[in-house]
Amino acid sequence: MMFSKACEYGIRAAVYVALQSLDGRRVSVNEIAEEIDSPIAFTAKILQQLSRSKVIHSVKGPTGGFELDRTEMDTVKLSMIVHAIDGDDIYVGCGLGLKECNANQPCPLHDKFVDIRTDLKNMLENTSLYELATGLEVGLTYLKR
Amino acid sequence: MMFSKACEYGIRAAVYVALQSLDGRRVSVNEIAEEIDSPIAFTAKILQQLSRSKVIHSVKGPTGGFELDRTEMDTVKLSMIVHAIDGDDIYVGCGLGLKECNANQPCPLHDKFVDIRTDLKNMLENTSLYELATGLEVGLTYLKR
DNA sequence: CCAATAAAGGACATTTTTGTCCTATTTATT
DNA sequence: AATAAATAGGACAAAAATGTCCTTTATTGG
Ligand code: FES
Ligand code: FES
Repeated sequence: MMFSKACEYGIRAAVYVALQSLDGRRVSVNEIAEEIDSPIAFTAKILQQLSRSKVIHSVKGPTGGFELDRTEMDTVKLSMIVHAIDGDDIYVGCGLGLKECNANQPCPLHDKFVDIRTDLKNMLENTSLYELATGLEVGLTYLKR
Repeated sequence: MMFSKACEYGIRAAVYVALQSLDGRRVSVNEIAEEIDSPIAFTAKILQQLSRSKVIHSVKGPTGGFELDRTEMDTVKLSMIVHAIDGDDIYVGCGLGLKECNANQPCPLHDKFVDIRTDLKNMLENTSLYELATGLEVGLTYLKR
């Protein structure tokens, strides 16, 4: 509703990869799609994007799969995933669909919209995969239901 | 980026109707589409929806068009437009795409997401068409660019 | 080297959203 | 009553997002 389906799957997938990487487990597309309840082939495409944009790391061949090392879990923020998949609409777009958001010729909703967008942006930039994975680890949160 | 295109057009259209109604002018689909820079026929559909959901009032026949009386400009909030066009995803949907947002089995982003969604919801529920139209009236804001 | 395994990627299919066109209905004016 | 102007609405078209299938490439282990 705020992110595309692709982006939702991307975040869920990345969090799952982070979670399993905490245990040193490398995971396959099939396992990921199963665990986050997403369409396999579509999820594979998204994982490719995340891999290309260095959000997660991929390894080909037997024993291959997706992983993320511990330090990256702290540096990879949600904003990177959203940016990799949905682009920068969330950062530069006008809430009412004008060509671009421009404070000098604002749309009627600009001021109110920018406040919310700034909060969202800050949230995305300050939330790491590690933070999200730890909630899952202790069983407080869920990636499917 | 947060609302559908239909919803963006809907809000812009409704604000324009409100603005013109302040001068007692009833406006046609063609004028609206011209002034908010939107596709005519598509805008007509959206105006139908808004009319059906009582956000604006429509009058058929010669001298007909869309209008909104002064008291309605205060009571009609953005939330009504968004609800009429995009439904209640914004209210009940999970940010990571789980079936529904459920605080008892939250997704990893739930707490952070709910904060932002609540702000957005409040903003939509507290912003009237009158408020948006007045900014336009004095030339501070724009509906196209 | 060979076979098996897993991601990468291209081509295609389906669904949803966005957008167009044409006809029907309502109503003001003459 | 006839005409014309306007919205209502149905049917269709195009584009974008979502989703599938199959082939290629890299890598491991025997
Ligand atoms: S101009 Fe519309 S949100 Fe800034
Ligand atoms: S459960 Fe995901 S936002 Fe509430």
